[in-house]
Amino acid sequence: MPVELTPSQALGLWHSVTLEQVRVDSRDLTLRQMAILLQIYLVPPPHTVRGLAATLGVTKPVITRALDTMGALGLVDRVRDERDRRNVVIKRTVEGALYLEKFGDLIINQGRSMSL
Amino acid sequence: MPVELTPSQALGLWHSVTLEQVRVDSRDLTLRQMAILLQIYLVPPPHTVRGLAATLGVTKPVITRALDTMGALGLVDRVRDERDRRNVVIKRTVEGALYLEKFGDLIINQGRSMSL
DNA sequence: CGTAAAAGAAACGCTTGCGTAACGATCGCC
DNA sequence: GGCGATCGTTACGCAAGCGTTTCTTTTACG
Repeated sequence: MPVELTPSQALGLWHSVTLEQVRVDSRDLTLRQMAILLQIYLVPPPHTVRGLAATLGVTKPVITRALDTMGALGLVDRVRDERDRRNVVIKRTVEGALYLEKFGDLIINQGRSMSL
Repeated sequence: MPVELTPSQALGLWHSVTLEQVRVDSRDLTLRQMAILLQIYLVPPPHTVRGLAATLGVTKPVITRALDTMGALGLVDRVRDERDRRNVVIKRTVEGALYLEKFGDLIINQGRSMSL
């Protein structure tokens, strides 16, 4: 089932969600970091640095750095792939899942409290 | 009319929009910059540095710097308030309106092409 | 007046992210 | 076994953002 939005609703939703997220959470993830995080948690694993770089259309160091940062925040984890030890498999964490769950609730609530 | 979303739809929408925005646009606005931009364009003027700082819950230099950056990108403009020359009134620009219009289209299109 | 308050910008040192390029580790294959 | 290719990381110099503090201009008000 598609999500039908008017232009006013689309930008209004983004506005209220972004605003609330800025107000509530000091962790100021960049757009790229957010895209990586969502990709990891919404798309079936396994996820690799190379794969994420290709999906986002960015270079590998961008992914490495984002994983460094989000790893320090506990939002993701890295594990060496034992079957091909060149690879690193990116793992989800409980804290990351919780973070996105709260973020999803924020979107839903802001959407619900919109009046066109 | 409220926007009703399931958790899957909410995060899925954010995922696809964020991903596409990263892929398409090299201008990598931070979450705060995006919040400021949307506030300026979706809420009736006038907008001041102090007002935006209060709305976002951040300090004034954050707003000043964001306006510097987005001003250089042509997304916003600053004009001294002639009635109270301490104030600066933040003005919208054609380019900024165009930027958000395209972004709104992106949200709408990604929402439309979602299948739950 | 003249002085305190307010608004925005600028300065400071620091942290984080960027793109490019180089690097070690590991694999595949002859 | 050796050697080129692949994967992720690190190094480098640079740009941009941060919080705090200080400064400049302007207003308000006793």
